[in-house]
Amino acid sequence: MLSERRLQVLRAIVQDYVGTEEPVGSKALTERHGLGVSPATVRNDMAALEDEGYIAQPHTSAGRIPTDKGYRLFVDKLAGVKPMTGPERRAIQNFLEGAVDLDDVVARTVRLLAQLTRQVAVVQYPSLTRSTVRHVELLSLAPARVMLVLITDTGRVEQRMVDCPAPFGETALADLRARLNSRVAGRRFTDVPRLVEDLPDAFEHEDRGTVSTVLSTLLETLVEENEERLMIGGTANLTRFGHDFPLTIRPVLEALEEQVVLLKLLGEAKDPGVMVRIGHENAHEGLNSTSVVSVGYGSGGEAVAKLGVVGPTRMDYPGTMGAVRAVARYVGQILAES
Amino acid sequence: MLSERRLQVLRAIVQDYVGTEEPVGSKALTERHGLGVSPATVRNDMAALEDEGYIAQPHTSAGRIPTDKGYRLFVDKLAGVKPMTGPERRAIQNFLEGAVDLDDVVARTVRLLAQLTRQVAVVQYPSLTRSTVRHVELLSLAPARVMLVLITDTGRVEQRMVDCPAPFGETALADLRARLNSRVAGRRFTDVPRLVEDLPDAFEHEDRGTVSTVLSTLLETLVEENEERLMIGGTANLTRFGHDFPLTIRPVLEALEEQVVLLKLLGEAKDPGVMVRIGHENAHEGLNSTSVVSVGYGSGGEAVAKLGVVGPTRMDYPGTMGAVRAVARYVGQILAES
DNA sequence: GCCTGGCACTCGATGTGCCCGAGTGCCAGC
DNA sequence: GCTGGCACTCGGGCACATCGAGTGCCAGGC
Repeated sequence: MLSERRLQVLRAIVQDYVGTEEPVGSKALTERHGLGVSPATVRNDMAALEDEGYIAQPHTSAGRIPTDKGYRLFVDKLAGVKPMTGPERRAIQNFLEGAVDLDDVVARTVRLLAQLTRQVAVVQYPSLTRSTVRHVELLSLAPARVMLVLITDTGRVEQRMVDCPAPFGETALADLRARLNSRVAGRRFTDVPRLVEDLPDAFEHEDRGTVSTVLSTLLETLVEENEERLMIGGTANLTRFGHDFPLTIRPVLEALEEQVVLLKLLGEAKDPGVMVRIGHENAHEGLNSTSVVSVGYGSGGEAVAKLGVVGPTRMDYPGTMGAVRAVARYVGQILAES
Repeated sequence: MLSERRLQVLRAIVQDYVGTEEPVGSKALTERHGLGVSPATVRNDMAALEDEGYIAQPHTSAGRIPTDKGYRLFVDKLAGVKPMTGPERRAIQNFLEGAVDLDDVVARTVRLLAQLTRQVAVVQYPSLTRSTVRHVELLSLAPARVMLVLITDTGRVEQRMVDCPAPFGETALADLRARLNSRVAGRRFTDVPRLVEDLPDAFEHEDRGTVSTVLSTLLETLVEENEERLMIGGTANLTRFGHDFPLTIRPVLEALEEQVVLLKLLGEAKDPGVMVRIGHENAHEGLNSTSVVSVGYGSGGEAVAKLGVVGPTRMDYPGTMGAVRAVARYVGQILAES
């Protein structure tokens, strides 16, 4: 177990390194932080911290920098979440309130998060599987062509074309629309399959094929995992990384383009509250020198999607966590209102 | 006027520089291209080309690189558009055909374009103002709350919430829906305002306020320029630029995040056919060292939106132009089918 | 037992001088 | 108008010396 002072030293190292981006030595530490001991003592502590794997030396004759393990300890034990100030909160609220539709909400959230944290922001669209149905609309575009429009309580809209096996009259369509909505409106998406399975039975024989086709398209839309969309912004902030660019920035940009990777990453957060994944804790190789801070957001008590930021492991964790948490909270409010 | 051989020299310089990324000297030129004259002669030609501003020397004792003006001449007079090969065409078609909806079409197009050109791809969503209305749907969510859903012939869907000044019955809503669609379905967006202006007159006095509100929301949706959305991909390709990263890549990433800038840029293309904007021809400062190759695409004869790529001025223009043109063509086809 | 000052050592960063060679401009001659 | 020759320029790369921040270790003191 590390002594209290050694934890202080680790905290100081993390804070200094995050601020200066340069390895921090024993002398600078004692000067900038009132540790009350001499550099030599700190050196001993640093040696111990290095033995335990919390810090490392980039070069023999240089200061120390935190390792992923060091950051982990810092985040878990040594630092809290820095709450947003009043003006910041108001700015967030103002910025999000002007949104006209869901796309706009997401776009604004991304911009906001990128600006607040000065890092890359990632916002997932509200998940279909965790939403409820607001309305299902059916439009006849041609005798045997129907457009299916699905509207969720979070304002998300999905549409699909359906080619019917047989012509389908307006009255039958109206009938189907009414029955469908009375069954599924207000229900959770996961319950829909169960709720509509016997629906074809209520129709004339010649229409059953079409009804089944429409329903299966609807179900497809619901389960389609790859419809988990997301929006990314603030990639220009990546250029603030280190000075060893090409090697650092490229794999990150590549990882960001792999939406599947990102979705998986965000999906990993299980418990409520802010999740932090540091460096090698990220499964994807391209993100081994970055940290991901994410949290769920939603209109009610439950999360319908995730949002977060991706930045260098050397980041201001308390501040970033505070910003991410605050933005998630306000986005949830906005969604609840619409 | 430049002699034929000097044009050949310029072409050779552009081709070599694009290939090697290094300033090209007189000796290398005579060796790699069968110009049939000695290096000394080429030097004279190069001096002349430099006087005219087509090429420049980064350092006194280095080879020459093309200037923006040089690339311009190359694109206009010295190079054609390199058509895609058969297999490439088939690959494009296959890749685009699996798309399930408009978002998917756009997303796939971006990925495709980025891969083909190995540059940053930008695809604009089909413009509202240049599309026609397929259907307008009105949904009553609460007595005085209506959701307006607008569906275009290109498959794009926009929705807005409307807070009505007075409760609005289901029958009145159905009436409005029917009247609205009979007037605007199949018409161009630009004609809509004219077509609906007298619509409130057909309703009972107490409903007119609501009808007007709905209509003005509809019109708002149509004109809202900022609803011109676009999707970007392949930013990782920026890392292939030069080696002088931070300064080169950052302004580009910043410019790409400014969607307004990009939209303006794409909008500049007036005539049909591929547009090329080279270096300083781009109004935006951050893009001064990049070239933009763009073209309109659409389901019919007319362009409903633009797509293109952003890359270093040192790019393979014929190949890039060919890829952009081919992709635009196939996307147009896909849209026409849906 | 823990902290401290002192000391020798390491090694990356920085600066200097030097050489090399690719590439140039110019000129006289064919 | 093309060509070979020649003197010149200048950036890149290498070797070398210097500098200093930072370290590990040790003996002494509270």
